[in-house]
Amino acid sequence: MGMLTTMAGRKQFDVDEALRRAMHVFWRWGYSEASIDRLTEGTGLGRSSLYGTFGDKSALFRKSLQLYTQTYHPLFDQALRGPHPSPNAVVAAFLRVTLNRIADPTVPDGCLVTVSAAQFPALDAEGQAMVRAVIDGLRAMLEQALLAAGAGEQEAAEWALCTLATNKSLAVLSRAGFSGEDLATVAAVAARPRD
Amino acid sequence: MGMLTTMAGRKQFDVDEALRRAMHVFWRWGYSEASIDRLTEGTGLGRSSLYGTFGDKSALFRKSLQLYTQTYHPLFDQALRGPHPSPNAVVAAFLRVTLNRIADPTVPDGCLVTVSAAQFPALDAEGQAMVRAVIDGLRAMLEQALLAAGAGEQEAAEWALCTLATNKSLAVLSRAGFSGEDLATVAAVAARPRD
DNA sequence: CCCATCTTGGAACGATCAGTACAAGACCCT
DNA sequence: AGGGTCTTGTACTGATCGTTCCAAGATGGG
Repeated sequence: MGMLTTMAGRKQFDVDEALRRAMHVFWRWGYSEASIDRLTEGTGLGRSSLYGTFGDKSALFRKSLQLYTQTYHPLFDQALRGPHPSPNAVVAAFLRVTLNRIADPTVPDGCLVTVSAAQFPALDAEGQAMVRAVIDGLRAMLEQALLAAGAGEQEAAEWALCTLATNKSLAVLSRAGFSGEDLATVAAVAARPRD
Repeated sequence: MGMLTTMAGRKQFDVDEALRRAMHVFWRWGYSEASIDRLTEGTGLGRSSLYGTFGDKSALFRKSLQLYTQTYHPLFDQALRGPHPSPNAVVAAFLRVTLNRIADPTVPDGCLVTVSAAQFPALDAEGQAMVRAVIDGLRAMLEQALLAAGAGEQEAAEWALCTLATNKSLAVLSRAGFSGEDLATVAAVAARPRD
């Protein structure tokens, strides 16, 4: 009884690709400046299709952020998986992924999470919670990888936090127009042995 | 003939204080979300007074950014002036000013420059140039102080960049709701001796 | 073939956006 | 006292905001 109908799928577009493009709009412009007009233009969808498929702007943002983590967390995960000879190697591998993403010319400057975090008051409660959750998730991934690489408990916590901080700073500096060379320097120094 | 009249100053408000409040609105909300309504509410001024005194929104933003540097650059300058026994002490002193500003409850989270940098595409050309100039200015101040504290040329350049990066990361993490303790940890690790 | 379902473009909604016009009132100078 | 200048609140502009509505077209099942 219709329950197993083939969903009558006659959408004129690829949902995943449209979401990917919407993600790029939020990424480039930030939540406030990502108007529905920019989103329709960026995705190629009409307003009806956009709303009908993804819901309102807040929901679309959350789905974009989810796609962002689905896209990049595996890369971070692979880089962190190791095995790494030292905690410094973990930091270096993590930041290498960040630098690669920033160097990707097919993608906006900075990082969707950082741009959203900087615009925190512009997000509704659900958006804020999700951004915060993504950041906390990255922090936990880092901490675990650092522990696995032989770092002490406190060291792991500290370095995870600082590596996360470096990640955020790379995004901001990238947005402000700093050169890839400068960004690489920041990453290299952050991954340098200390203590 | 009026040329030397006393300017007939009967403004109903303190221009400096109004600008300070406008700066806080941009600081808290970012350029996009700092609507004229929020600015009038935040300053207590009517639209006419706001436009008559400061010009349009872009000009008001630039004047707010100028006030920001006039307010905080002296603090950075004093902290950097030293004399410092080592480059690490320079970094520590600089970040202490940043932490103090973030800990100030009378002021929004993060940092106006960082929030603006993250929103770069939302700014017009003049705003972008000014943000970039402020950042470059801070970087130069840091580099000079590091040189004065005995750092080599390359070291000074590297550490200036990385300290600037830490400054930006503290602002982003603060905006995302990280605790003052976490921020202090980031600053402490950044100021730790290395190499 | 026909009806139910889904999708789509486009028009329209009220709200808010940045910015302006204007008249009324307050002040200074002569 | 009176005229010119400055300031201020209010109302208004056209544009854009996010969102909804609706009719027309496309599709698949019975």
